[in-house]
Amino acid sequence: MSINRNLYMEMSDRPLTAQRRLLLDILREAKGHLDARELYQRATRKDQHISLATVYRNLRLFEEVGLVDERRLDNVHCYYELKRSTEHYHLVCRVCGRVLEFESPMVSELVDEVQRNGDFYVSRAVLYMEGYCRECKGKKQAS
Amino acid sequence: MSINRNLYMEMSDRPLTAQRRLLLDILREAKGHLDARELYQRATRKDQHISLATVYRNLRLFEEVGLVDERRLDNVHCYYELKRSTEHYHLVCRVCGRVLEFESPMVSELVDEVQRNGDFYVSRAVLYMEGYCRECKGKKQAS
DNA sequence: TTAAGTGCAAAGGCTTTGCAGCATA
DNA sequence: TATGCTGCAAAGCCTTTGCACTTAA
Repeated sequence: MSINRNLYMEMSDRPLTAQRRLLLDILREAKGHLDARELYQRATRKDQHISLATVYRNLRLFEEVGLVDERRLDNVHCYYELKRSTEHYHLVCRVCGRVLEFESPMVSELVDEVQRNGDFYVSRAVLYMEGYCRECKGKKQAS
Repeated sequence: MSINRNLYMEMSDRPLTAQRRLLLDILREAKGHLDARELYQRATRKDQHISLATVYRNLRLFEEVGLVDERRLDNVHCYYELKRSTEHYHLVCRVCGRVLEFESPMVSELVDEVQRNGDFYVSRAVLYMEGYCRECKGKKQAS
């Protein structure tokens, strides 16, 4: 992400409230992979009165204006991160929960392949992989 | 699926209750893509006293013994289908909700690629695509 | 008799919504 | 004043769980 990318300018004509600025700052610093509650807890450290509803409402807004990507990386939570220029996907460790990223041109090739016969137009590919990170591979075999 | 595949034999040593038989029969007839509530509603037609808890408990059991796959095809529901011999993935129409299927060797190639550098062992790839089916493409442009 | 399964209702966990108050234009 | 945002609490939705009853070995 370019260092001076001005997120605050990108919210269409919606006002930039203190809460929104705070949430965007946290998302930027976190560099991805926050769920709503974690974002809420971090926000609470700087604004004790911010509410979880505000977090959810603004995450929805950020997503609608294209500032944030929502990703479901397990069966429970959605994770949020600032949208970036390059598409990437996630690897989630079943042991420690760590989230790694990967990029691959094969994903868009796969989308192309799916679209080739014309039966389906793909607007979004949802993809992540579960498994074991380098540090947790051993633990897996131990258990 | 082979015509006479005997699902009932595949439940380890767990007893085959009437409820379990009913749920498996419905899953077999439906040929996939039922969520828990739909499965429950169909079951209720044949057994008015079956409970939603029983549906959930047995879906969990079926999954654990490898009889059923659980797939989350949107941000809300899990869908269940009998496990089949060939891996396949889903296309979900954003307009009509129809679920199409596709197969591609590229998915396992992608998994191989991810694993190649040894930083992550993949145990499961979660993949589906959202978009517009043939019938709904026009509606999309109209709106 | 004992372990497992079921039905019912309640609770859990995440997310959304109704509403009154507040802020900004 | 009027529109939109926020906080709070309540509700929604899907899923799981506690408990008593039932069933089968």
